[in-house]
Amino acid sequence: MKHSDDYFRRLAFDEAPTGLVLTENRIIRICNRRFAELLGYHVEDLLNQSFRIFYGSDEEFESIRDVGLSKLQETGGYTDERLIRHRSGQGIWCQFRARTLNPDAPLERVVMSFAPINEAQTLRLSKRERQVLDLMNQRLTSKEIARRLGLSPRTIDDVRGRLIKRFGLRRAEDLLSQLRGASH
Amino acid sequence: MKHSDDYFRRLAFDEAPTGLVLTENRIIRICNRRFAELLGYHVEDLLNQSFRIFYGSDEEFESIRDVGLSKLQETGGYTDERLIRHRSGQGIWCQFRARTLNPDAPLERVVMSFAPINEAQTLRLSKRERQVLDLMNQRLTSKEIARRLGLSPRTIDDVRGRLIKRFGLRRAEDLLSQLRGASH
DNA sequence: GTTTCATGCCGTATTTATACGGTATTGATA
DNA sequence: TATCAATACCGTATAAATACGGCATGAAAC
Repeated sequence: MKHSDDYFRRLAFDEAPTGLVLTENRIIRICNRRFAELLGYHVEDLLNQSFRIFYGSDEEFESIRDVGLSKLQETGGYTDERLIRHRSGQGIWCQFRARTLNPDAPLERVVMSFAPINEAQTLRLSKRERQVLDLMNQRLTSKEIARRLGLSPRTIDDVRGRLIKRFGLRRAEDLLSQLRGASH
Repeated sequence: MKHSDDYFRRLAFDEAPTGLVLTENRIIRICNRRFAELLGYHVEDLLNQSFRIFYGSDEEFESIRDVGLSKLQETGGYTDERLIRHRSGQGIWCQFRARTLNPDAPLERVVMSFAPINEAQTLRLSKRERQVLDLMNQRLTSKEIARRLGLSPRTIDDVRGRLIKRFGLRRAEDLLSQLRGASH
């Protein structure tokens, strides 16, 4: 069976692993299932509702508006970690991302994504570990990586050793073959 | 001007702040602009292409398939940090999330999201900081928070003090008013 | 066969987050 | 006015990540 682009787009949007919502001047125009779930609603409950319903007071609703506004104007995007509250009262920490469709009128149309922060994540890499793995992925040796990062080759071996121990591998290379999400 | 749900859904999907892609047995059926951009392509280049094009060899393409497969079967979802490679050769670390539409045939239909990890993020909270802020958000005092977490009240004050210093605030409360993404 | 690379094990040092103690001050509130 | 909450500043202690050094081994490359 062959499906249309629209069919697949609708599927992808609704079943996306992150909460997605588009607002016009803080009014929800569309959101997906995951977003509604995160807050304890159904999608139909939220369409054409103001974001005001998520806040306890007008003041709170007003003051939150300006958080990240300048970033939206300058770069078109904004991201932080924030605490949303499920209808049941439970707090949920989310990686929050916003993108404005018009930086000159930042709140006119905004697409936001909310992804729960997974505390119990097995795979958590530090900045240094990501740097080293990136360069390992480019087939550089420890010595070359060290030069690039201005460190001792010994330190790169430390990072490799740490990864090997932490993830129970034989070679640091083995981690890369799990992490290459897309590469040529 | 009044627009249809489909219009808004299309806008939200295409302009989402995270890369989104739906695959059927690892064939791309739909993806958004951000996803194509992350890899250096245009959306039209990618439609109905196999994910194979992102990998250097058949072996790599095959071996990556099984990463997270069991998690997809068990829970319907999988997330990790992975390194994607832009067409230009630049490596980009992404927070990767996958959700299968059918856990019994995990790869039949999968929606994936790719969000670049922002190394230079100003706001980075530790697990403990998130726990304390969550409970502060519930109007608990340091003493009450300490009891909940099985810690000394003194330690909660430490966390508050750290946040105040790090973010240049007068009161730890001030951070919360910036982080309440949605609460009642 | 010698060099190179990755790994493994020995050590030291610094920084940061966490956790705790005491004490003092301010501001709200009972 | 007395109490409590939050803050500020003094201290100590541990654990983990980072960074570096030396040295030994095994495997692959030249």
